[in-house]
Amino acid sequence: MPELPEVETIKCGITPHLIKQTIQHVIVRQRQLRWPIAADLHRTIAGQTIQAITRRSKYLIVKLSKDYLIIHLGMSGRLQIVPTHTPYQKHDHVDFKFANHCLRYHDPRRFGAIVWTDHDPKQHPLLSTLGVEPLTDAFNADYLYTHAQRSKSPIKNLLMNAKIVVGIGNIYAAESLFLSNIHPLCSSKQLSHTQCQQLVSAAKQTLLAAIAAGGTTLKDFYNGEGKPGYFQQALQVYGRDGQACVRCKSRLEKLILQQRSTVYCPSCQN
DNA sequence: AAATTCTCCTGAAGGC
DNA sequence: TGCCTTCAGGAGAATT
Repeated sequence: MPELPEVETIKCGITPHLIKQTIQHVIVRQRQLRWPIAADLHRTIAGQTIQAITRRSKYLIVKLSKDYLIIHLGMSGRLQIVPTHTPYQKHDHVDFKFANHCLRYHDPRRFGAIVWTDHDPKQHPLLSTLGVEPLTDAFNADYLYTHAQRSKSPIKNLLMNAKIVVGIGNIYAAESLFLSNIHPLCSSKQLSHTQCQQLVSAAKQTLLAAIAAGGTTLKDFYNGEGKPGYFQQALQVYGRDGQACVRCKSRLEKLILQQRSTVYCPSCQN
């Protein structure tokens, strides 16, 4: 399930294969993703050359000669570089064909999206209201503290609110809260500035470690070369409900927040 | 207006 | 073995 580190990993994996490459052909086998893929996508973008691939939040932005593609991998999306004529398999929904290879979009659950736009992607409704990037200086203790003071939500909800800070999904929210000893249900208002500082540091540290490990592979994630990430081995609470806390050996507990399972240590996080 | 719940979808895993 | 149920979850839409 791609979160920010996984998207960053994929971006770095595929970019060298795609930069300055011209799209020869686009094959759409399944249009029904989160939103239907533009019916005339092939006619519109064939012949355009990829200028750059950037990331904003969990979105990949592909800059073409004239237009842009905004790609989101949803829960189970994969982008892989495959040799030309590689037989397609179940859930291989889209192929972008280049002179010597093919970029293939695969997504069993189809929560992802491939959106075409000819405007500045920053102004696109999907991107225009997003909060700060977690790995920039804009995400700092002052910023988090200010928003926490204004919020009525539990801190985990705030941390996962993309209008505040992007890219922190369920896995990394749980890990960051554990690392900073903060209970996921803790009222945002109650957080001290120091705790905000610790949480910001923990989130950055967790995300950077995950990027360095090539992402977290649970069921679905593989990078642009089809290889899994290794960060799941470093997870301390996510998916470890009922097991011993790595720090104090207490039994980890689970609660549901925003319909997301949330594992935490009742002893360390309070 | 902000916060929560619903919804999309499929595959894996567990129960019988 | 195989069918059924349950769970996982990003993020926009709907609802409270």
